[in-house]
Amino acid sequence: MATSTTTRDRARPVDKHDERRNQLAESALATLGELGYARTSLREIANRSDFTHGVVHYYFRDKFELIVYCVRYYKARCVRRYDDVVADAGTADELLDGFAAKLQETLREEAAMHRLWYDLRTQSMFEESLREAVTMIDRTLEEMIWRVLSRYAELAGREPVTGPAAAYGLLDGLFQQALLGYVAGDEAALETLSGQVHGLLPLLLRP
Amino acid sequence: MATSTTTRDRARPVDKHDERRNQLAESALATLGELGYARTSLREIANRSDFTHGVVHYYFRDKFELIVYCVRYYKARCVRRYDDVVADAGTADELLDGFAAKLQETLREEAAMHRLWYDLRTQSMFEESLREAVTMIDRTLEEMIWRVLSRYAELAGREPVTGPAAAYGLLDGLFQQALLGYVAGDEAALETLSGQVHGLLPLLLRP
DNA sequence: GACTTTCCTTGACACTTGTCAAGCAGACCG
DNA sequence: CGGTCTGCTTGACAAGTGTCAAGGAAAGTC
Repeated sequence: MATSTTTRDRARPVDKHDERRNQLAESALATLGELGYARTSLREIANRSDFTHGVVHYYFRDKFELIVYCVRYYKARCVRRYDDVVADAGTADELLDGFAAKLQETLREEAAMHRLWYDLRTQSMFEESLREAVTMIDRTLEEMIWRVLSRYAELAGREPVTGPAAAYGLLDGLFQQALLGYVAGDEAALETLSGQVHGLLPLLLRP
Repeated sequence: MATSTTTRDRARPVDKHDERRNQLAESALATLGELGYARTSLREIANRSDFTHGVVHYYFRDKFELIVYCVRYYKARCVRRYDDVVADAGTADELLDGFAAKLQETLREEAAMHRLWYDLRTQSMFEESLREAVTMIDRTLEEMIWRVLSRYAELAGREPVTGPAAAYGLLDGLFQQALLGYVAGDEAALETLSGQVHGLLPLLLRP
């Protein structure tokens, strides 16, 4: 991100507006990740940033617009996380190892963001207005997982037994369980997750 | 705390106090299932019941005590849901069919309760005070799933390839995905779930 | 009957929330 | 220099929140 915000930048004035929005989204995401959707107020977001609560309302019409903007902003940041692993792996086992390691890394370093994601996804079951954004991200994640699995199958010279949806559901279940444990302080969740993924993926290939 | 005073004196077999608490929990659960944890206030719970908002505070010290009581009350109601299926099945295929059918039934008839469960479980990642109750239920659900899977393996004369935790994580992932779709209006999620479960369980048995 | 305990209603409190309007500082433009 | 526009601060508003206390109603006890 371009942190050299001051003056020098002869770029379009339009960008400045968007840049502020992104800064606010960044702040908001940090707060949301820490407190969760329910307990996060606009004032709290402002307090934990360098802005006042009026600014938030200046850049976003209402709370909902801010949240949805954040969700989309977040998605753009995380959706290609496993692409390198897929591209770099030369064998099926290598891919599996890389994928599991990346999952661990995600769990360790992005726990707050991911519990927020699960929070928002769950909220979308109650708040219809969140549904569209959530569905979109969910589909993107599903495709991300599918890229991993189908490449894994390819490297193994075999075929997946499941479709993209089931594959995503299964892995997401394991990850969510691990996240729950990890957030609760169970460090072993990292290893458990890796083991489970190493166990699962081979099962998803037709013999 | 000591609000139950000296319950010893009259030794009424059925404590009227507890009965009211259960009625309130029932009302609260209905409201929570509809609105979600974040948007449910004590007054809203009272409004949607035959009680006034003061009564809630008379029977529960604070909001948190009510929520936790509800969570436990809910658990007691749903945790033996698959026991009949396990007991009645004579073959592995029969068990699989019965289990999938019961999952569908759960999805169809208890969607509100389950989205509430996922809501609370996610909240527990932010609110430590919810964690104990949630962990307890999660373990109970894991055991429930394990009873199904291990009996399934037994009937098939084979061994499960996963432990209880992984099995629960996988199935929970599929169920949650189906719930998300179903709540959003996708009726096909019922069939999809059944198909996925029919596909998954055989994979979980050692060849 | 009167008295006590239990149950519930009502209204209030202190506080937080989203929202918005009035106004101010500074840049930009003539 | 004055004027205008953008970005931001501040303070206010109404609505909603959890909590609680004072007191009435009902039921049970003597």
